[in-house]
Amino acid sequence: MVTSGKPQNAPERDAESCRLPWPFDVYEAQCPTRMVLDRIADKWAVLILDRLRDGPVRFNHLRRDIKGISQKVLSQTLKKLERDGLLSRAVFPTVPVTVEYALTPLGRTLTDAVAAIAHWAERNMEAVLAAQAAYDARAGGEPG
Amino acid sequence: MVTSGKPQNAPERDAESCRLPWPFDVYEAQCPTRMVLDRIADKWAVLILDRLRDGPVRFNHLRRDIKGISQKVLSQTLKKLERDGLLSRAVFPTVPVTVEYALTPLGRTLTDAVAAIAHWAERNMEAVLAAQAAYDARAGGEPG
DNA sequence: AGGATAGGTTTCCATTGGAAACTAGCTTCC
DNA sequence: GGAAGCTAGTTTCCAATGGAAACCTATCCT
Repeated sequence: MVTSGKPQNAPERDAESCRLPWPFDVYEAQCPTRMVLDRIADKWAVLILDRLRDGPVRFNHLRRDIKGISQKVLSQTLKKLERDGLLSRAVFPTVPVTVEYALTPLGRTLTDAVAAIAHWAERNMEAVLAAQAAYDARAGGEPG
Repeated sequence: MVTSGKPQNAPERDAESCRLPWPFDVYEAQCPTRMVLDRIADKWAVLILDRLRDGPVRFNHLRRDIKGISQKVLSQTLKKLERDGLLSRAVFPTVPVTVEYALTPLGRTLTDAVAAIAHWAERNMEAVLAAQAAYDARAGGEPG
């Protein structure tokens, strides 16, 4: 079990040894920015963060809204986003217990960017579909 | 081999049957927007698209700039982004052959959003690191 | 007691990701 | 003339991840 919070495939020098004089650089392999980029540049994380923009949402509500997400992946993604300080988890001792997820102030600074990604897909879907069709037609039948 | 361009795990009604009266909705499971979101909300795709903002870049140049990406994943990601019409691939018959990747106009409409994601990680890295440390301290030693 | 609801965890298997080796055309070095 | 090196990939192999479905714990309702 790897509950200690550090991925076991990272070469030991993950977050600490990279705090060098230069500003953080996503293009560097071992830089912590990479871990964060890997977290937020993720289909499910994007949808979750976007969904939380209008206020706190409960676990099962998220699960129903974000169609197709599995409970496992939802809970995993929420846990990671919480650990990164992007969202907060509030347990209410109702019955049955209620758990609300909400954006933190830090999370709020990200949601515009994330929402832009999510909704770009909606706005430009037809263009992408057309491009795919064109590409497939070319790849399927054209010699040179 | 699944070179026909359609993922074999998709339930047949992938891109075509979803063009309904309602606008595309990323929250719907079988909607093509999901495929696109899956493509662009991806660590490597984000880095590639961001890297192409300043103009065309060659394959090996991308590989060296985006530290840690493997050739396989780079070529796969480039191929998918090309199919989606986000970038173009230009082969120059130099010697050795040169291949340049560049953003298409459609790709350009995405890069601001994508760059915002990539650089949010750089700007907010310290806050994320602090949040992780706090979370781990709590999870490691606090009873309830 | 049996079923529903809330919020997960566990199990299992297919898909994906990454490291490294290999391909292939052409050039320069020795 | 053959080895090495550049280009841009593909292939192979294995570990890690993702998703579907089952299971779990707790409390209320009937």
